[in-house]
Amino acid sequence: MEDIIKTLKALCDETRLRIMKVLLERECCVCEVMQALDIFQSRASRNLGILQDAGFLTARREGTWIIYSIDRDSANHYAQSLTKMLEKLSLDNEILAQDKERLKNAARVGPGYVRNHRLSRK
Amino acid sequence: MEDIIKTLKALCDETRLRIMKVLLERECCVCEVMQALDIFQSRASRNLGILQDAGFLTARREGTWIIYSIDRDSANHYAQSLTKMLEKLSLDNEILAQDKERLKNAARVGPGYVRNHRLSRK
DNA sequence: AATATATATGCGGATATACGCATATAGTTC
DNA sequence: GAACTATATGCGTATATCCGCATATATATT
Repeated sequence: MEDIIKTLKALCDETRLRIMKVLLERECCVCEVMQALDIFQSRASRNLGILQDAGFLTARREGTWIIYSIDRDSANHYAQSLTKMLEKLSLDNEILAQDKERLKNAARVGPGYVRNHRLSRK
Repeated sequence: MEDIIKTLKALCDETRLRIMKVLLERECCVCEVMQALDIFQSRASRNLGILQDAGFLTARREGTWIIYSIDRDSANHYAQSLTKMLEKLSLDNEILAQDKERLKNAARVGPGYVRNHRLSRK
């Protein structure tokens, strides 16, 4: 029962649902996710980690970046079912539409550096 | 997006998953649910309410009791999908097995009164 | 090796969630 | 209508969750 609770908990959050919808469009590195959702780096990283830990995502390193993508062959059956359910979700939602729009311009090495590190240096 | 979040949040809780598994066995009044899960009345009632509000359950009055049951024709598609997913969950879990066992002896007007009101009167 | 960059994580604070207790509410029975 | 009973709910508390800030870690580049 722990498994399914963990799986559901991973998904019942707006940020993570948005991430899932973005990754269903295409795989992304962390900085692309933060650009698409317009959020801070730590938030993107942490929520990607939660989704990965629950079995929704896989990650691979590619140079400097860590590329996250939907894990279609996840050992977690619940995650697979839920992912399929999400795919059917229509994009009538305003927030998701904006994410998708920003995703088009998102690229590796984006303004992410600015949004996190630069700011903290003042 | 609010809908799906609400739906998922309703399900990602151990108590409510247990309730769902019990109601998949058979419809129950509140006091039967509290007997099956061995929990207090307020907890049973509140979580049944959350599941109903999310579209998993329907309730009807029958005499003194309110009978809750799985809403197979829910307007909430996510709830329907998730319910079907839950049905496939095997009962290898210890807690769920105990609930199911207690459910056999559960009946309307059970020890529920004792567990809540009597106790508070000391 | 030193610097730079992309990602991960410890921490504190704000908010949300779940529970038990007590009580309110609504329907039943006499 | 008074007493009884099944269910719902206000409230306080304990715990969990989420975020941003700051920093740590790991890889790349020179």
